[in-house]
Amino acid sequence: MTLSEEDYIKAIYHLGKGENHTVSTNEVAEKMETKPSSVTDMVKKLSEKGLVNYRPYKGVSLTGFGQKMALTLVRKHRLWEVFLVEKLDFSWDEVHEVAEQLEHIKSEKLIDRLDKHLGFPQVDPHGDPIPSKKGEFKKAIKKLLSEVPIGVNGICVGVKDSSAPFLKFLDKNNIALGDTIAVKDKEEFDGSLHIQIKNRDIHISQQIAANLYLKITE
Amino acid sequence: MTLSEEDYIKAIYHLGKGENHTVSTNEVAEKMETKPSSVTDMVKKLSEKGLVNYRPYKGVSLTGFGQKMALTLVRKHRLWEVFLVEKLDFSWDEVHEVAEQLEHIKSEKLIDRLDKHLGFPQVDPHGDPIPSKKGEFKKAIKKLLSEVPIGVNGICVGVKDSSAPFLKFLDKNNIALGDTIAVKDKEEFDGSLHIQIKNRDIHISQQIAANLYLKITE
DNA sequence: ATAAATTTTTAGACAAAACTAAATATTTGT
DNA sequence: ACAAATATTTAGTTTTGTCTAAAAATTTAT
Repeated sequence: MTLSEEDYIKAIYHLGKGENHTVSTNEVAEKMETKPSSVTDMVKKLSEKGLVNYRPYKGVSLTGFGQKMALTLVRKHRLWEVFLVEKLDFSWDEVHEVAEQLEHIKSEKLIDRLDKHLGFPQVDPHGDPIPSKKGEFKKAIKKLLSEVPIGVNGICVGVKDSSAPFLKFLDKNNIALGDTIAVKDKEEFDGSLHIQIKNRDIHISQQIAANLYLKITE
Repeated sequence: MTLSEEDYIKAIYHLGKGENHTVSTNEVAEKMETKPSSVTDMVKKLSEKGLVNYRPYKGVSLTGFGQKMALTLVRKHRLWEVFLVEKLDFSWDEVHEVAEQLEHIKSEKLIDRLDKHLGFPQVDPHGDPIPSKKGEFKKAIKKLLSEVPIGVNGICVGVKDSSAPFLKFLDKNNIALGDTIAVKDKEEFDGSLHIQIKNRDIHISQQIAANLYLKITE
């Protein structure tokens, strides 16, 4: 697999939402910032190699083999992201570009050892699950914190209300994107939540919880 | 800098022994396992980019800029080697190939952070010095353990006598290539040495010491 | 249902990095 | 010093991945 081939496989995988939908030439071109004609060329090549199913004018999807490949790439990408954040103190929003390069390094041993070194993490810094060596993983879903059941934890990935007062509140309470949040308890009375974040237990209103998105793995 | 360009720069650097000797097209071709004509092509390109000095039929050497580039690559390569050995438990002889890939990753921040994460190591697992960010470093030299002065430490990189009895001795005493050895004291009487290796203090004869190569940075 | 708009593919070209074969320099041996 | 041997370069191709422009298929809108 060349670097370029790997990038196409990954793009097709992500466009297919991990569900292996058929995607169009144009979609791939846009994602990869290249021209549709280039995609046609590459997709033919990948088809010959047995990595994708391609029917002219009808779009492209991954074969079983292609999916396996894509999952390996996703695994590598996410493990490197964990490494960058956990070991090298990168922030959650600056890891993507570097991981994009690191994921192409070819060494099975390297990835196995990295996985071990990191303590076999289940999710990356964005809350997305890391496929196992065999390619198995649970899907991640995005939910409002107010919708998350007690006992579940996830990673803060976004806000619904991005007004200054709300962001200020988050800042004041030291809640940031990328933080892991665990739902400890819910008050029946007002729907307020007791959550754990960065080893602190705090109590937030239902209103706050209804404006924070968590990514959780089911 | 493309991947390929980087490989050429590194090859020219290593062939020049870090002293920036002029090297021939054929030498580069052999080192890179490519054809001399390919080298000519690339060397012209590198010359236009100001990375090498090239005179047809006369050979090629690095410019100041090219040297800077080469040292950055060497720095990256050796830092990754340390990472692989120290953090991922690779053995000293299996790191080269992977480091060869990792050295091409482009991110200054990554290397700075890696350096810090590793505790700013001075030498790689083979005892070769790691250039500083500015490209400064001390040269490494290979010496017989028996020739190393008291107080100096180095890395075991080879044996002079590779007979079975000698290797067996090393094995029994848990001395392996890649180990760091510090010379603690010398007996005037028989030239035997008190050395520290893997946090153990041991006493070895002059004969043993005269058959072990250490790499030390002066 | 058909014309217009859009998407996708084909054909032909280009740049990077390599190769082969032939031509040209340089070095070596007598 | 000159012929032979060796080293290096030049010229012309190849492969990979990209591009543009034109052609063909599909979808959409009336």
